[in-house]
Amino acid sequence: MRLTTRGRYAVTAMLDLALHGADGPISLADISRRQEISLSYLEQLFAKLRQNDLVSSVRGPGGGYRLARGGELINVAEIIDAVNESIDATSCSGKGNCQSGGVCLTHYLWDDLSQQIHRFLSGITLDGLVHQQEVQRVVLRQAEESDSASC
Amino acid sequence: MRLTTRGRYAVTAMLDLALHGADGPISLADISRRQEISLSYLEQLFAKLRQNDLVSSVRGPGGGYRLARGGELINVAEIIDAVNESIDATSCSGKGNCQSGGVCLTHYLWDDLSQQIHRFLSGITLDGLVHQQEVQRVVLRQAEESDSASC
DNA sequence: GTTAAAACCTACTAAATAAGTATGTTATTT
DNA sequence: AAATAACATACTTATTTAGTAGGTTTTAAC
Repeated sequence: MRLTTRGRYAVTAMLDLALHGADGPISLADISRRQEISLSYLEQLFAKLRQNDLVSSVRGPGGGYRLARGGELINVAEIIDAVNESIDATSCSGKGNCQSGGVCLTHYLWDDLSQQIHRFLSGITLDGLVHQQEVQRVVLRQAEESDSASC
Repeated sequence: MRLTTRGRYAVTAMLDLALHGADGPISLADISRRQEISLSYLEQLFAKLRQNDLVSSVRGPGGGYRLARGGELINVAEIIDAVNESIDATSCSGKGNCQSGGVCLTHYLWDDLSQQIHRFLSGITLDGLVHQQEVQRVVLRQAEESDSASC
């Protein structure tokens, strides 16, 4: 199983969209500034997010990205899937050929674990995150930081 | 979060010990053969397992490893921890300094996820695995394979 | 219509980590 | 004394991630 910066960045960026995208598209430059993620890297991630119909884009000045559907219809598991981080914890990617054609001793353990994780992450929507107190606190802090930066 | 071959190998090897270690220590050479894991790699893993008091060793001919306690007292989470695969899914290793000293937007999400995974894996003991039907089936298959190999 | 902002695209590089190999030394039983 | 197996360390290779560089295309605004 892999869960690294890539998946975390993708979820963070999507959450940023959910938080700030209410009136009009958000540019990757904005997200890059607020979330401290390299612009080029964001571009790569958003290419995948777009391919997977999680965001739609508007080109040209004033353009950017918006969520392809409401934040209550997008869950964290599909974001991570989109950027190619498999949540699967088995070594055989669920195929069951981990030891000489058959399953290895611990295949079912990792399979169960994968399902647990997937269930947990599918149950969390962007809207769900937006409404969490802890997230709101971070949003406020980020707003202050950008204020002081502009002085 | 990392969950790769290292952690999987460690759990598989420990389960092999739980399955075959009833009367006397098991050599890494045996485990290597049955579970198709390189001997040298097993030695590295068992160094860590020993440091973490999960196995005890007997040197010399006829020697090998045995579980340091009963299989009902060893859970999967501690095995994975022992071989240095952190189950933590945050980028800051739980420290909460992921964005300019504070927590990042998704810190609590990954923190929750880490706890979920840890709870799941701590709930599974070696004994629990030993008694699973699916595991028993694999054990039978491995026994057949070693029979046909010795002909 | 020019300019500038932004998406979009592709290839490359560097760093980190995992996986595996090699080559021993030491303890202990037979 | 010989063989077995733990114990130890250093090294190599492969893979993956993270990030960079250098473009092109589209389109709104001036």
